[in-house]
Amino acid sequence: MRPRSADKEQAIRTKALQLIREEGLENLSMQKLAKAAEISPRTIYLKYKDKEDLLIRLFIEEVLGAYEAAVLDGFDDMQPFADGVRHIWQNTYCYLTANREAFALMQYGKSSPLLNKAYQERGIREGQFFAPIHRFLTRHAEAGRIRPFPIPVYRALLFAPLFELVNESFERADRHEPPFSEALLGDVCSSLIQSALLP
Amino acid sequence: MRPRSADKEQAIRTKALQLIREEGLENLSMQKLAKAAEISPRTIYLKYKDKEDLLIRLFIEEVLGAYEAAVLDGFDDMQPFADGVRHIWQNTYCYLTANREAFALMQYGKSSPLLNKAYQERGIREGQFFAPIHRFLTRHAEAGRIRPFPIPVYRALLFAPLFELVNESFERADRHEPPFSEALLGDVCSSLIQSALLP
DNA sequence: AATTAGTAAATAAACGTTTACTTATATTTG
DNA sequence: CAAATATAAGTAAACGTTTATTTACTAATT
Repeated sequence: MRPRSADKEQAIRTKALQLIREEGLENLSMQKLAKAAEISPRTIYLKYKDKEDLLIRLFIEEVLGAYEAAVLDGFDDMQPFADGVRHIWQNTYCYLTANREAFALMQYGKSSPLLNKAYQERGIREGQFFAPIHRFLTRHAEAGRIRPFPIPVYRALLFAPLFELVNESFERADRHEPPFSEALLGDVCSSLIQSALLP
Repeated sequence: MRPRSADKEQAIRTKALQLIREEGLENLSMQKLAKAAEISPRTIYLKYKDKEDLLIRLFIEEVLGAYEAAVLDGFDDMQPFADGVRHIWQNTYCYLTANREAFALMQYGKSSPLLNKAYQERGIREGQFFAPIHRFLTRHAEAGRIRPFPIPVYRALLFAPLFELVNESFERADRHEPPFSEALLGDVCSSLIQSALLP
């Protein structure tokens, strides 16, 4: 039997992310994607059940999977609070600014009902996504070192600004402005750490 | 001559927002919208040049316009820093949790190239959007009361968590969980104010 | 009577997906 | 150890449907 060439599968994913970032999820069509990946439309259907399956797997496997790995790289849930938060900030900022296509699809995850549903189902079913960060926050909360908030509130407080800064840094780059300095990002991160710590 | 009935225009906007929130921007079609608004497709084209024009004006006029008005309601750029930030938090949280359709389209504004472009063009051309908040932050920064950050950084630090909390509160409502208490939201807001203030 | 609001039905183009076919290779066979 | 075969990968072209938009018409009000 004939083996499948792995580069076609990768071409589909890479070009899909590229098209989504450039033209938007709402303008991605299977025929456009096939043309961009230089394959027949049928070939996509050899690897994905339908468009929905493609988008969900692209989102979960290609984007969220790689993002999670990058963010948690070298992270240890036993770290001191400030060190751990700074570690995640560093990883996240580096990964996202270097992977704009992934960031674009992640933003759609907050809008599109399809991706949003996929994200929530994965979050509930596996319960594993970012589990180390969950443990890290729970541990420091129980030790009385940080204000006792629900986990989603820590996420909002400590990490929502980071996403906004990533987005802003893309826009600065588009306008050919200099990037945020490491010192500035460090200052914002420190401010947030301070705001979460109990006196 | 025959006068146009204003309720058809409003039906188009209301149903469009409803459909976008329920099924996503990528699944909104002109024919679906016409059927939902109980009019002929042609009628939409009497009021909007094309689909793009409809979406952009829906976003800018219907959503961002009303949002800006709600957020700035009663806000005074001469307020003390903590009061002003708390005021905006209160306005924003109340408006967005009561207008889920508007929030959904605003989220698309961060993903969709079409809406994103419209947003940035308006931001640059008019330079007026949220000008009072801009003045408010600049004034307190120049007086040396808060850390000297660029404006977009303040936006990230002070308001990105608020959006995340609004989103989270919709998800809690969907899961029939109790809403965030006013005290909790107040605590988070105070933490952020603290993190921006210079010692 | 003049003019614009509004409609039903049609348009061509693009859509997701499938059919009918060809190509390439791992394994079996001579 | 080749040649034959089986099988899945891959393609080109088509399927019926839905898309955005328009044409040709009717309705209502000044």
